[in-house]
Amino acid sequence: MTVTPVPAHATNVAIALNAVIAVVDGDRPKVLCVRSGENKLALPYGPFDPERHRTFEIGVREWVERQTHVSLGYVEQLYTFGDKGREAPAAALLDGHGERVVSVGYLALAPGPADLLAEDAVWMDWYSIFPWEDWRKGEPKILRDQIIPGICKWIDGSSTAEKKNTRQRRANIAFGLDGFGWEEERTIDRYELMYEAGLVFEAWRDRKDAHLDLPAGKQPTAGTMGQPMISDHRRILATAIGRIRGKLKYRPIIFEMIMPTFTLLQLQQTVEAIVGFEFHKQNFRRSVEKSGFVEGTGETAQLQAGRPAGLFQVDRAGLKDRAAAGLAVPRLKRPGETPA
Amino acid sequence: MTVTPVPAHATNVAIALNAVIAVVDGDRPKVLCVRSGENKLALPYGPFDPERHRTFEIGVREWVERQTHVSLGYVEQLYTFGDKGREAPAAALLDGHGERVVSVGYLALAPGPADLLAEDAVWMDWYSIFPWEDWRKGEPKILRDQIIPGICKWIDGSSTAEKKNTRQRRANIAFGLDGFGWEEERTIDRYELMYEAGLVFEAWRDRKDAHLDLPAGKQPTAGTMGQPMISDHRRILATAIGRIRGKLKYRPIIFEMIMPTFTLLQLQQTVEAIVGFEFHKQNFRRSVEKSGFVEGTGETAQLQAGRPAGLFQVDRAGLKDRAAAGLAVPRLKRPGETPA
DNA sequence: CCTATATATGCTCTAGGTGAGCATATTGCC
DNA sequence: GGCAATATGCTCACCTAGAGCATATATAGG
Repeated sequence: MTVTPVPAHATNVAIALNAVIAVVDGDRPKVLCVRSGENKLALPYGPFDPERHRTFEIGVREWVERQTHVSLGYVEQLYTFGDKGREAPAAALLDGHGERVVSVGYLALAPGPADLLAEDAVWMDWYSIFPWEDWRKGEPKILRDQIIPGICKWIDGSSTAEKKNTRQRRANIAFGLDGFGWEEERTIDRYELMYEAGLVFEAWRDRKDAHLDLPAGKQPTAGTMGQPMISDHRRILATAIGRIRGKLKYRPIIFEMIMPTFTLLQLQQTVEAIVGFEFHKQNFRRSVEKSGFVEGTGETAQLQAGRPAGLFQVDRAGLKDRAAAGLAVPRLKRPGETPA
Repeated sequence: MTVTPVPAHATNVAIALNAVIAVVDGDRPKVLCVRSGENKLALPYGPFDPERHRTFEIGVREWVERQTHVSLGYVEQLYTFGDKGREAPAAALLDGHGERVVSVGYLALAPGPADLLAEDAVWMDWYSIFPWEDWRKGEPKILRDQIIPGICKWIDGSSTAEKKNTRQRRANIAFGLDGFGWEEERTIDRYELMYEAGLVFEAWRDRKDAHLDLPAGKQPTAGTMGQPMISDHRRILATAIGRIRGKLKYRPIIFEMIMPTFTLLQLQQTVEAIVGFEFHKQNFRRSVEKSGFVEGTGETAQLQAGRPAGLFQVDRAGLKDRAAAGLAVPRLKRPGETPA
């Protein structure tokens, strides 16, 4: 066996960099978007220029700043999306060459929405794009009323009993059906299932050889199942949300998303905004205090009514130290759930 | 602000696909390598051909099979490595064009080393490449005798007190010094620290403008600190090992690496081989049985001496169901450690 | 057969973490 | 003062994980 050299002709690939820039504004999780042609929603993205950028991260920082006037703090690589056809709908944005575009997605976190935005940039609420992901006020109606029925129909439409089983299992895991728990970090599984089932606008938009057997009048239109986005940007965003929700549990990234000084309720609401459900206040307080990540500043917040809350700040020493742990996030519990 | 189209001229980038194919053979974790020119060690890799490969994964499967005669089961994307200069040492393998090469790394797991290997392919023990990662027989001597002292020297060599602090903190976290615990999944942090400190061969090999102030005679030579690899392949491998070690805790991927039928001791030794330390037998058994991932086949294994062990197999139903959880992996405890 | 050795398996005890809820403390507002 | 709203303290039940003792069942050698 010989090691195959990387041939020079395998170079007609363009690399795009996509950024998911996430913040929490009060109790609303937001992501930085841009309005591209025809007012369509997109993640900020730009080309990777190997001449100018020593690393991907430098590239991302540079043009996000140029395009949106936001300068990034915490940044990590998300995933590299290279499937054929994924970029097709964005082809019009290319210079007309039908070349393959590979996207390297990046995730950035910031402590709050910046004010000085470029004109076409907007902060979008996550849950206007993924309405089924917000359980803070109980199970989202859209889930029970539209999505689950749609998924069930898709399951029933399987060609063989075996495929039906597979679909059922995937749905159970993704949506926490049939005794399985809702796992908030499975955002991408849910989106992909909905895409396959033809429940999101993008599925209909992208189909060419797709096997969506929905009657023409019943195709999802833009907006009914959350704001659609350009190309596969919504998939990238789903990946990012899942990543944040998952990572929260084992790394203290939440403190990249909060102001220098905060009350424990604000911290809790920030976490709740991200994971999409609420939890027990006293227990949250207990776990945060025990974590060693925060320390009280002697001061208290002057709020509206009620006893004033103590102000806290990140205990930088403790934080860097335990770069290990994350915050304890409980499980979402639905009404009649039996413990495993 | 306008969305910048991806320009067609940004295409002089080649994409290489790298694969880390990991198995456990008895109590030895192994990775599939190839011997490239001058007998140097490399991960199997090949070009991504946008004409032929609809997805990266298809590409990886295809040429790994062709190059090594191993067909992959479980596969996931690892990371995309795009730093300038990272591919320089492998430049000789390219067609002479000095173009930028971006590597998309993939991780594959299999239930045991395949027998039918192509001629230049070899199964390498992880710990011959990362000797400091194996704590199964206690703290690795190389760590206390060479690595920690080397790291300390590097810390002391900092130009400012602040930098010194930063280095000290990074070292504490990476190597679990000064009361911090050893976190087995931080393989990449450890490798990168050692690289920066000039403790691995690759650091010396790659340096051009590098600021390694080691006296010429004291530079690490190939092999003293584990087998070096081509290009940044050892970095990719470190990333992969960290990924497996971390993921083990929250997804049941261990069952991708074990034979269809096994004793609980074999399962335990498989996990121990991966995480690099041993744990309490009875507790491991308890947690596995409780997990619902396995079920006994009425049979027992006929072994050498001792009471015969019961044979188990993966409970496919239970596995798919709880696609959620992983196996409980305890923390490594060093002799005089105080609980947090 | 008996014993030593080796492994497997069962069980208990303790410490600590988590879920849930009651109780009390402070504030603004009427 | 009384009420509403929020913050904070505390307890109890349950579960899990770490550690170790005890017992069961095999092989090997006399």
